[in-house]
Amino acid sequence: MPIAAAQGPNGSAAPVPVVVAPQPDGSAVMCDLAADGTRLASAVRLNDFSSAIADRERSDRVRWVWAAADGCYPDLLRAGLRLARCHDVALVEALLLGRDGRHGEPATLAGAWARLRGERAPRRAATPSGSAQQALFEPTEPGLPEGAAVLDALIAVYADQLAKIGADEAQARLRLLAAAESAGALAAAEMCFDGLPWRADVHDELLAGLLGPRPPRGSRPRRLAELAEQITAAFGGRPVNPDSPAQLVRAFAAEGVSVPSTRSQVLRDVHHPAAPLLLQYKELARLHSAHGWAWLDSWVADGRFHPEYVVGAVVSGRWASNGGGALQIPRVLRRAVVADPGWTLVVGDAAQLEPRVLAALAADRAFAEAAAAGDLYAELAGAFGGDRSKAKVALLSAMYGGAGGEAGQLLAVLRRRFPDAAGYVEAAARAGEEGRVVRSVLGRACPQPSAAWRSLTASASSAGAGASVRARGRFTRNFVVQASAADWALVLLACLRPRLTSLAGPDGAGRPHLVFFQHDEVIVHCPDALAQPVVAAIEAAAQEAGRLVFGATPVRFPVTTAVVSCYGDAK
DNA sequence: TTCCGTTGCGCG
DNA sequence: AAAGCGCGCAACGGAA
Repeated sequence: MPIAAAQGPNGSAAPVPVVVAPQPDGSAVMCDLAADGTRLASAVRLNDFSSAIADRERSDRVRWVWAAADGCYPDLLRAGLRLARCHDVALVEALLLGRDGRHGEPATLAGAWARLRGERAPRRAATPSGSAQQALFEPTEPGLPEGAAVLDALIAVYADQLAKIGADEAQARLRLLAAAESAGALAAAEMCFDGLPWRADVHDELLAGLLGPRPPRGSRPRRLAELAEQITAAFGGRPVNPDSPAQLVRAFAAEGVSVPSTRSQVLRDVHHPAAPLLLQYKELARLHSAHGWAWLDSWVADGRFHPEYVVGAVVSGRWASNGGGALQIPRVLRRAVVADPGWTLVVGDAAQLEPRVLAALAADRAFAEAAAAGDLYAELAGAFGGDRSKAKVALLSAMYGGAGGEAGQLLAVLRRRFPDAAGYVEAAARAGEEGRVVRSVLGRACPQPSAAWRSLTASASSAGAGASVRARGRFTRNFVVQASAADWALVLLACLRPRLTSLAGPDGAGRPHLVFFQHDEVIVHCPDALAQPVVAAIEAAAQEAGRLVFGATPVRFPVTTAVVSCYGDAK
């Protein structure tokens, strides 16, 4: 079966794999490979890493095979390059290790090279934080040969990875996953480089409006100080630090109010004059500490927020972020995300992604037909007495393993009306409870249970065994859905990148930038005139992703798009 | 002083 | 009776 990811648009020839390694002196060694990863020519050495890559990228359809995009690509971006595709040895190695139940072993090129030769993988070299890049350009990465000989390791490991993928029972999907994960690494580096448009002045005004003017470093903003005083007064003048849960619990106890914790959820039901004040305080204090002026100082420069996305850091295949909390931007701050003059933001959000993914995964006919519509929950409402919200609760409970409140009854309805969908997640839960692993649709494996879990659950009588078994079941139940949704989103990203590139001017001028990706949501920053083509590109990429990941299915994956100048205006 | 586990809350 | 999934970050407070 031809693999779509290995085949260009219009049936053009598959890209040529070219293995490349930057050298400490700024030069590069590279070598053309055959489709099966074997050496096609002898290695060449080129004086300048980025110009060597640029020349080749211009003249050929290349898949760059390298140790890791997060090491190589930022330099190339700074040099003004954009690459179409790569094979990220480290990310693919992590996928393959996970598939073999070996999560946690070093997934670096050096680790893979050592395993290939039956040696112990070198422990990851201790590097200063965030300097994967530095490590790569160290003259001698531990465990790797120096100079052009590093290509031997790269070529051998790449060929081995291709062989492992080819030997998998679901090789086409695994190959797609490897390509999408690698494309994700390119997208992540580009997003970090380009940055999310961020108006520091708008952010500052917003903070000042809620907290009072910017205070000296280290002291409480006016509004928080006022609330803290009022809280102290509400506790009869006994000084209490509202940031300290322990002090608050004691202060409530002294007033004869027993609280298990100081969570907002708990405080909402506490009848004491301090409770509503604390709720206000907590909300504002959180904004101040997590996304206040200090955040603005560290993360926003030149009108851009430059987060670092970490591909492959989450077991489900979702991205993580490192510094700046890129994936936890509070809704109120979306006001500060404003397009440049003459540019616009296209915000695309995959509607009800996870239940749709479940529908496609389970191939539940009745469910899948409902998922052919725009509002899945509304479509399912009929099965739940016409109540859309009940349909939603039932679905979320099925996917998360919740069974509280009325969820139990709603699950029973779900099981009766959509037996295959319910059966799919329940089979995943059972697998987890039995200590087995599950996989996403494209073959990303969940981690095996820990040794501690195994020994705890080995005897049903030991305390906590039942709870641990059920927790593992909820994890695997959710994993199959969340990880498959992540597969879909990653493929969407991989399909969207080339479409956006093709909208750029001849010299790359006015190129639409992907500037944000959050699980099921993308933001593209583009010139005003390109807004509609970008909308079309996102929708087309979503449909392409659905087809590539799930094949023939009636399930649709609609993306809600909004063309706005301010992120706060989307939705 | 630094380190680390816990608490709590933001996002999906 | 309490409880669903996955993350990152900041502050606290005890331990080293």
